[in-house]
Amino acid sequence: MSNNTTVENIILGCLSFGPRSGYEIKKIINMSSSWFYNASYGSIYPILKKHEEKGLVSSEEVIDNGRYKRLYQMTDKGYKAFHAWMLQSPKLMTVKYEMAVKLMFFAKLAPEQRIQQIEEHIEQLRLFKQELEEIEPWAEHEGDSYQRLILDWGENLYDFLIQWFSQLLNELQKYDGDLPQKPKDGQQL
Amino acid sequence: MSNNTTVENIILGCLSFGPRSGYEIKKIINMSSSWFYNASYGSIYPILKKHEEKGLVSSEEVIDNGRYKRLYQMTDKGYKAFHAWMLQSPKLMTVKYEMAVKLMFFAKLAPEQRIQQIEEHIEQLRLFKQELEEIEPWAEHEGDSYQRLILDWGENLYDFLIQWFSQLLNELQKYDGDLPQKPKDGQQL
DNA sequence: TTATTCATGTAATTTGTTACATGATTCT
DNA sequence: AGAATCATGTAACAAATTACATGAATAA
Repeated sequence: MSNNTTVENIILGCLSFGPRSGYEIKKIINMSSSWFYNASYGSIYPILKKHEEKGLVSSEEVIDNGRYKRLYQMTDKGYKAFHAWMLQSPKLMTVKYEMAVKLMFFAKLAPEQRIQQIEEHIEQLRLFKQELEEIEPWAEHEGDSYQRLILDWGENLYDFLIQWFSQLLNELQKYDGDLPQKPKDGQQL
Repeated sequence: MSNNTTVENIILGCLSFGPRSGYEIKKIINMSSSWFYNASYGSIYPILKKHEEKGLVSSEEVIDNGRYKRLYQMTDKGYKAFHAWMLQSPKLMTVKYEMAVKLMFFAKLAPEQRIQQIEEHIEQLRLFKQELEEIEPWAEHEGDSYQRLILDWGENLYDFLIQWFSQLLNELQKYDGDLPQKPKDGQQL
């Protein structure tokens, strides 16, 4: 039996707080990990079904405030699988960052285009950081101080990016949009 | 006609330095963007074929040192497409970071398990940063100071991550592996 | 002679999104 | 009455990886 994927484990993790419906799981993800591990309904519902087939979760139809929903609940087997995943050494981070790739080819742009691209990008980063800050802290359980951590991390990451690109912008502006060759330090005396 | 993807444009970008074979393009990517935008042969060869069908590149078979290879060369149309992409506002960064996700569910681990997970992760980050540092600066053209930028960025990013998790580790150790609830500052007096 | 590097490509599979399809309930 | 939210699900499509398949040239 192959291992569960990260998203499959996130869904189990959401259920570790108590029974939830697919719709509710989507909401939890939106309020926490969505900006770096997202899942659409097109993923969530099939995964829940698969989890049930494997015996990791069980489900029942309930009427909640006159509204039909299918509530999923973790089984012992599901909790064990989730907990085992938590203890595994995590996959390395993967990043897809188009702006960083473009830097490779920056020599192909005119100096003023370089400056403009970086300026626009910094603005983009600022906007995104604002959006992050507006995500309401997800509090499934009082006293669980770990749920905020992920949002804090995101904000710190974007601070880092804004700072890095601002510094690059400064350098570019100092030399009219054309970085000088950096001398290699060390290596040979 | 739909836009080219990022990887399709990276391949065009590699050809902007001169004619290259699929094998050589893979090498360039390995030495620069691989750790955040990778491409396997299973992507590269079909993309080159597609680019040729679209007229963005042309190819010829050559014998180089007694070795057969198919060299691809950018056409004017290809350069225009590449340059237009360079000027577009870049896609937002996406991050897949399993360790960050696990933080959401850290309450489910025992205090000593939390500390151990963070310690192991910091070690993992250090190792990866070392690998990054060992990538030989890719210098397709003398005097192109932008090609190094992407590696510098990576090293700075990993410094940030190591620092962030070290700080978290400190906090955890201070409280025997169990973070206290942070008081919400501001909001209400 | 044998392992490594150079070199190209296809097929199957995985993983996920987007768009579609449907419909009930609640808020304005 | 109509818009928004709650709620579930499928089908088509997209992007990319992994494994497979092949073979020549070179270095040890």
